[in-house]
Amino acid sequence: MTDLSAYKKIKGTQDIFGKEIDYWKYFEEKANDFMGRYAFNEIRTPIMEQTELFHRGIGEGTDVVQKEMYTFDDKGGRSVTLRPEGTASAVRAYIENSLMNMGSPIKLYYNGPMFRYEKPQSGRLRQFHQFGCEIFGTADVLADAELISIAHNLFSEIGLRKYTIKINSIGKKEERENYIKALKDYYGNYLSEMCDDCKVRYENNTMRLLDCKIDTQYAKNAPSILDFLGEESKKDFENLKKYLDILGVPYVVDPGIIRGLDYYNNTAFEIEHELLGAQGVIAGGGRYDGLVSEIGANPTPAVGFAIGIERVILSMKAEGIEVSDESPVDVYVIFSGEEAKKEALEISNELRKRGINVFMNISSRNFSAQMKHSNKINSKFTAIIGEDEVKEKIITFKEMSNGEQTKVEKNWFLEIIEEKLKKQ
RNA sequence: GUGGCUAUAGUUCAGUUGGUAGAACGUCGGACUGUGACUCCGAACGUCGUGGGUUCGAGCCCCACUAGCCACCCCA
Repeated sequence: MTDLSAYKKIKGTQDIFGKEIDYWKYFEEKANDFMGRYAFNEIRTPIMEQTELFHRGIGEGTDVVQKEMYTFDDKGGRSVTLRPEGTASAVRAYIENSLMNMGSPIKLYYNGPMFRYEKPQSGRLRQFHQFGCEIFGTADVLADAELISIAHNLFSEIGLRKYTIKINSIGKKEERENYIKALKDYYGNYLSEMCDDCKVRYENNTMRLLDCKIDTQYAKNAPSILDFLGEESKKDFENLKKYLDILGVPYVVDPGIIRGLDYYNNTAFEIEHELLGAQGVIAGGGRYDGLVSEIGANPTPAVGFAIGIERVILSMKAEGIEVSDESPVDVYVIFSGEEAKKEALEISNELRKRGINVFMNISSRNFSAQMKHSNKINSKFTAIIGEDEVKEKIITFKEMSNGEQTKVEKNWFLEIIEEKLKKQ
């Protein structure tokens, strides 16, 4: 090998190809198909937005906004940010295009890259991909239940088994404020004995005190958000559980589920995979009734969730789920000689017209090398066209799995190979 | 942002108390008569992550940087 280029991919980014891309195709195809069954429509928004949208939508105080955004000024001096998540853009698009006119409730899904400046580790990249769903225009928890069941059914459809759906309600704003007050009262007694992170959490992110990994003993007797819910929130949460039961969605109630972004209220949920380690949350979401008005339109209730595609693929691998080749080669066409080349071109063309995947030799190599390549890329059949074949008006083809070789008249070749492929 | 571990051929790794690099697989070619996967033979490919330092001498020791992995923080 000659000198390798000095260019390397940017930290926390990934080239996706080969066997890896098969997993992506598998997930994306299943997911797209799946959304159709629930009558969702796809939306594609820009991967960058005005910075202000995210400040407003995600919350000034969040880690995402404070330290994780890719923000820069464009040549016109406008502050632009690579989207760190999909919901803010979806809400912006919903408002900007008056999608409510299409008949509420509106159900949208998206799939694309997100950017967060974080320290990479397994299941966490700086450019990562989310598949997300949003429902605008209904406050009924039927929508929440539909979303959770979508996530569950999609995961089981792709073969995942070892995950847990955790649900919670974080209540309305006032309920949550009361709860945080109570939490502060409770944790205030122990603060001096707790870890440094917890001291910071106490001030900025009080509910996160519950899932500290060091000072676990205090969480047991801490007040629960569920005791602070008002009548309406309580009823909603009860209904959510009821609907999930009817839909056969397994879940556990976990009062420790707190969504990190400011816009959430009431329903919060996470799906955690058992085999993934620290970054095990493969999907997360909840209700965000306040966000649409926050961004400047009439108050509109909304719910959504996002799936981390990289993490789902890690889960699939951890569970040993196999996926097939993205573009398997049905027939590899090899030839030798000028006349044979002409026939190879014609035959390849005909095969492709019939929907057969063909790799025709396109380099100047001898039979042996061509056959080797055919084997290397795992083709099912190799069609051989040499001088003898041209003379006798036949085509020789070889079944690569067992080495069986057959000669057929040219006219019959297409039919026969089509039949053979069907049987596989 | 904090902490720990790591960095040698395309890949996985070996390299003994510091004396200027090796294996396997892969790639390419040959034995093979127009025919791969098996077997045998041969070849190409590395300024040992980058930059400094210690030393007569560094892949091996020290420092910095970069990148990767793992955990924390946080999140998908």
